[in-house]
Amino acid sequence: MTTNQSTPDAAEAPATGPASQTLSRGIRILEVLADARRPLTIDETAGALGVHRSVAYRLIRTLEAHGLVEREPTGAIRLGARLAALAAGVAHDLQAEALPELTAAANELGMTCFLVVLDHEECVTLASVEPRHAVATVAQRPGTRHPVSVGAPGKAILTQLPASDWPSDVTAALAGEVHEAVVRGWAESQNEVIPSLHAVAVPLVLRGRAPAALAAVYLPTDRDAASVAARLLDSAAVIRAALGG
Amino acid sequence: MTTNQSTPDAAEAPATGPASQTLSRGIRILEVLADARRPLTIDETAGALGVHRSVAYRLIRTLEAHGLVEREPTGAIRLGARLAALAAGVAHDLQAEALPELTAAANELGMTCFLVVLDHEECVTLASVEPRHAVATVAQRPGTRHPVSVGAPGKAILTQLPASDWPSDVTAALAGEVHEAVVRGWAESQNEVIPSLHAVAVPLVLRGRAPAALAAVYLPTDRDAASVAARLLDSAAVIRAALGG
DNA sequence: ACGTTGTGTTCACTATTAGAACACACCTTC
DNA sequence: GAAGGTGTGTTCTAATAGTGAACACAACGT
Repeated sequence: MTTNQSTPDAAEAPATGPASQTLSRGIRILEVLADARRPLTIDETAGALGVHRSVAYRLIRTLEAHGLVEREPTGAIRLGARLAALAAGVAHDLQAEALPELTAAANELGMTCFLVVLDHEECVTLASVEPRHAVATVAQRPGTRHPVSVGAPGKAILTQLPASDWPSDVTAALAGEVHEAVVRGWAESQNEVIPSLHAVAVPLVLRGRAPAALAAVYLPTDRDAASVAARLLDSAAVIRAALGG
Repeated sequence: MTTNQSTPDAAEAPATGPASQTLSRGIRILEVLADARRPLTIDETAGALGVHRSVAYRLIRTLEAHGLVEREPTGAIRLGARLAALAAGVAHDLQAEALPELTAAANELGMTCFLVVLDHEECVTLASVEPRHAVATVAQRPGTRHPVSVGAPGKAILTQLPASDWPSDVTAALAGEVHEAVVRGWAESQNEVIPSLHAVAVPLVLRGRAPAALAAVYLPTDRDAASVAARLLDSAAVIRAALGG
């Protein structure tokens, strides 16, 4: 983690209005901490933000008071456990509806199934469940991110966006795949997010919510993609019905 | 969710020094949002914080720019998906080491096993895995919190704390149980965190980290607690060895 | 003993934030 | 269909809250 003095306070320029400098800096500390795979000193943190050490110090103390950051005996800081507790509240109603469905689908299909939502221009995995008779270890851990422009879940999500909202790295080939996905109602991918695995995803559109998708991953020779998609579509319909999509 | 004007800006008075007001208010928005089981309007949020609406507005805009908050078409706000991505960075090295062990233990024991860490005076579940042949649905979802003073994991964690750091609601009976847990190396509970379930937990002490515990839950008639504890102790030892406890 | 690298504290200055007032959009209600 | 309600988003000035330098102290290595 090298220092990046040039980073602006707001993550991206949101078109309108100024952002709160202090809050933005505090959040960036959390982002820096998540990127760094190890505890950071206050000096390192201050350097990464491009602020004076005493500024970082007070921000960190505040984060610590809220439990979002913890300190080692040496004084180094790391993300705090309460952040995980906060994150449990993200789309909890969607998770509550989706988890039983994911579990059922995973067991019936014998595949790892997961719930993905769109965040800005990235896919975030919110929940994933492995089948009872899992062969390999978990593929997509909750919290995993990757660009919308790769993988079956990304395509399923792009079907829900007007082309004007697509990220700039969408190729003509990808646009074609998305169009195909719109027509048949599901998307697939090979070796995109995870090497040597196939994936199938179906769109999950909910009223007043960011675009989402249900997905399943499986070994190439395993299974007919269309039947996997059919099973996922069933689950998606159930979730939609429950949440009034 | 009623408004609580009286809540101070810092979560708890941390003995020393002032906290950053703006950052603290921003975090409290996240906390309020996690508590409320539904999207909140800006007015509701401002009321809950006891600040002027325009203040809440700017804070929310900043949170939104960082993806920690999302907005409905109506303008109401809810927690954003990127919060889940951030939370994936919490103790990721511990989680990476613990997950395979939890999985192995869960399958061998036929029980849901989970990893719990101490946060202030509460236990937070960081990861949980169900056995392949799970009978019931998941007991402890990641992010779940409960007081240290209840449940087997809490006792296993209290064994790692000097009595002076114990919360005030520790009864004499509980102190006795903790002492017993210290002696034999593991703790148990019945119907405490989850009605009609037994739990076994072993302490997991790591260098420079908050106290943690590995735990398993099972039906009362199922199994000998000591053998469950022995299996968990094996996993704890492996994790300790990997992380240099 | 010295320099280095870290944390924690204090303080004067000013940039940042606070909060009121205003403009506008969208409902429902009468 | 006009009035009233409820909500978002914008602009403005005062002064509060934050900024960053300098200082004190502790731990560790050379």
